[in-house]
Amino acid sequence: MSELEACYSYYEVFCVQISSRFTIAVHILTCIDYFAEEYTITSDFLASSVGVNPVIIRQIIIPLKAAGLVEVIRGRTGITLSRRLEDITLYDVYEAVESVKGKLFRFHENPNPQCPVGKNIHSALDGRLEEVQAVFEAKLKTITLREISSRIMNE
Amino acid sequence: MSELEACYSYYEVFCVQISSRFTIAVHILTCIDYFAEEYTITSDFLASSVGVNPVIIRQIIIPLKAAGLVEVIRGRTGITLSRRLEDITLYDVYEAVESVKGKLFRFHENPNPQCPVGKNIHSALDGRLEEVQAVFEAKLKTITLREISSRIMNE
DNA sequence: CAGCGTTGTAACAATTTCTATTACTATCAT
DNA sequence: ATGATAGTAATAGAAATTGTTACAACGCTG
Repeated sequence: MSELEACYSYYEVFCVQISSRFTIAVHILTCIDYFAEEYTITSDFLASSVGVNPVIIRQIIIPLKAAGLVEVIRGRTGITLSRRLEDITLYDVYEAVESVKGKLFRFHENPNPQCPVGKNIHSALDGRLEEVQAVFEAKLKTITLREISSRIMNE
Repeated sequence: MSELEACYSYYEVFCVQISSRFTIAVHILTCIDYFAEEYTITSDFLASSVGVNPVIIRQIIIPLKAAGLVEVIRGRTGITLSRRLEDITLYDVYEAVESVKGKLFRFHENPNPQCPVGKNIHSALDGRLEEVQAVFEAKLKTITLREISSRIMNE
C-alpha cells in the first residue's frame, strides 16, 4: 500500500461540493433561452436534456421561480424566462438554489468556552471566512448566463 | 403559510457547506501553537478544547500529518507543528482536509449528448467555474493561521 | 523488559443531504 | 369535459458527516 493510500485507508476524506442543483439550474435556464422559440418548454423536455427525472426539474424550478428568474403557470404549458440571460449571473442562480442558509463554511458547534482558543476561535475566524465567501460570490456575479450560452453556441 | 414557506414546504433546499473538518483543523493547529510550551498536546487534550470525540481529532490529524503540517509519532506523547503558524495559510488547511477531489462544483453527470445544450454545457461552464474556485482558493492563501491566532490572543 | 499512555484504525450507527421515482391532485388551454 | 402539465406527497437508496466503543500498535519510562 502506498504512502498516500495509507493516509486515507480508513479515514477517507470525502470532498464537500456545491451540489449539482447549481449546474442543473444553469442548464435549465440556458435551455429555456435556447429552445424558447422552437419548442414548448416543459419539465419533461428539460429532464431529457439534463438527464434527470422530471420531478427533479420541477423541484429546482421552485426556487428559480421564487427568485424571479422563471415564470411557470400551473396547467399552462411552457416555462419562460423572467429575465434575459445577460441579466442573470451565476450568483443569482447559486443564491436561488444553494445559499439558503447563507454560510459557506460550517463551524464545529461545541468549542470549549473554558479554553481561550475554544472561546475565541469562532469570532477570530468568522470575519475572515466571510471575506472568503464574499470574494467567491463576487466572482460568481461577474459571469452571466449569456456568456455561458454563447460559448455553447460556438462549440 | 407564507409565500416563502410555501416555496420550500416540500422541497427543502439544504445548503451545501464546507464541512466542520476545516474549522476543526484550524482550531487544532492554533491550539497546538498556543499550548505547546505549557502542555503536552494529545488528541484528548485537543478533543476537550474543540468539543468533539478524540477519534475525530485523530482522524483530522491524519491528513494534516500527510500535508506536512504536524508531526505525530505513535506512542510518543505530544503532537507538534511542523511549520510556524505564519507559514500556514487557510488554503493549506483547506487543501489538506477538504479538497481531495479537487473540484468545488459538482456536475450533473448525464446531460443529453444529443441536445446541443446538454452536449456543451459542461465545457462551457467548466472553465468559468474553475476561475471561481481559483479566486476562492487565492483568497484562502492570503490568510495565515498566525493572523487568526493573534486575533485570539487579543480578545 | 513490562507497564502505561497514546495513536491508529476497525466496526458500527445515527443523522443529514442528495438524487431518484411513483403516484396522485390542481390547474390551465382547448 | 378532456388532455396535458405543474405541484407535491411519500418513499427509497446512496453518499457523506459526525460520533462512539473497542482494541491493536507503538514508544517512553521506571
